Amino acid sequence: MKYLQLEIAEPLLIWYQRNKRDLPWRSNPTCYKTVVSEFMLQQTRVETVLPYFKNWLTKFPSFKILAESDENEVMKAWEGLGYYSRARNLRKLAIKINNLETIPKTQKEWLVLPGIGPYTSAAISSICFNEKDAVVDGNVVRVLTRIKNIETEFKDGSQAVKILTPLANELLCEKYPGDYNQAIMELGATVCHKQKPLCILCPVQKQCESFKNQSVDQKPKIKPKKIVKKEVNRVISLKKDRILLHKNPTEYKRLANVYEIPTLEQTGLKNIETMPFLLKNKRSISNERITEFFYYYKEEKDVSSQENLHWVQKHDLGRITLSGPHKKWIFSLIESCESCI
DNA sequence: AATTCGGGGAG
DNA sequence: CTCCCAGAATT
Repeated sequence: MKYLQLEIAEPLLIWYQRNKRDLPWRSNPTCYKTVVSEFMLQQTRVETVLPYFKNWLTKFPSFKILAESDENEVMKAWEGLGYYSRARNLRKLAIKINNLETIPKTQKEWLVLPGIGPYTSAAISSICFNEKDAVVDGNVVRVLTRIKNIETEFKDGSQAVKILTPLANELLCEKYPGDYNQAIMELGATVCHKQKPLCILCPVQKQCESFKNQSVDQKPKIKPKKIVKKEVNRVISLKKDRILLHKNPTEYKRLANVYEIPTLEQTGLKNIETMPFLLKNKRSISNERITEFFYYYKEEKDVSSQENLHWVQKHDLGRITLSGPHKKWIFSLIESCESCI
C-alpha cells in the first residue's frame, strides 16, 4: 500500500527538487504569498501571473495591509488579469483572516472562505501546513490519466477533477504533501504537456501505463465544449482630451466596475450606418468567440447622460480599471491618433 | 449538472 | 481556428 504511493512519489519528489522552476512564491515562502499566488494562478498561466504577483507583493505585502486597502486600488492591481471576482474575494479573504486570532490550517477551514474551493484549499493547507490533502487541477488530471491509463471520456474538466480526487489522495505522499502536490503539478506544467509531452525527460516514465501503450497523447479524454459566436458593435467617441467609456455597474457579473468602450446599445444611439466604420477585431471570452466592430461617433448630441457613460480624461485612464483588451485598444488609439484628439 | 467568469499562448 | 491554463461561484 505504502509502496504503491512511493513508487510514484519518490521519483517525482527527487525530480522536483532538482528541476523545479525558480518562482517568486517559492523563495522565502509565506502563507500570504502562497494564498496570493494560488488566487492568481486559478485558470491562469505562470508566465502571465509573474508581473502581477511581483507588483501585488509590493503594493499589498501582507494580509493586514490588503485588508485595510481600498477596493479600487485592488482592482487596479488586477487590471488585465481577468476573473475580477478573484481580486474582490482575495481582499474579502484578507479582511476575514485579519479579524481572526489564528490563521486557518486545515483544508476544511480554508474551504469556507471566499474565493477558495477544493483545489485552492488543498493547495494552501498542504503547502503551508503540511496537511494531507491532494490537489487536483488540470495538470494532475493529465498526469494521473496518463500514468494510470484512464480511458474514461469525461464530460468536462470539472467532472474529471471530481472523479480523480480519490485516486490523487491515494497517491499523495503523506510525508511531504506540499512538495508532492507541487511536484505533480510541476510535472504536468513542464514535462507532461497536453501536446508533445516530453516523456523522454519524465521521472515516472517507467510507472506510466500510457507510455507503455504509446497512448499518452490521447489522454485525458474530455469532450470539447461548445463555442458560441457573437457579434458586438462598439462606438468610439472622442472630444478634446477625453474618451467616452462605459462603466459596468456593480450588479454586472462580468467585468463589474470595469470600464470599456461602450456598445452601440449602451450609447442609446441609432442608425449605425451613418457612422464611419473604423476597424474589426476578434477575441474570445471563455467559451464565446466575439467579433467586435468599431464605429466612430462624431458628437452631435451629447450621449453622456446615458446610464453609466462617462467622458474620461486621458489623464485619468491610469486611475480607473479597464478590461485588458480595451486598455490596449484605447492606448493604441490614442497613440495613433495623437493629433485628432 | 450546467453555465458563467478573462485573457492570452500554443499548435 | 482550437483547447487549455495551479478553478470558484452561481444557477
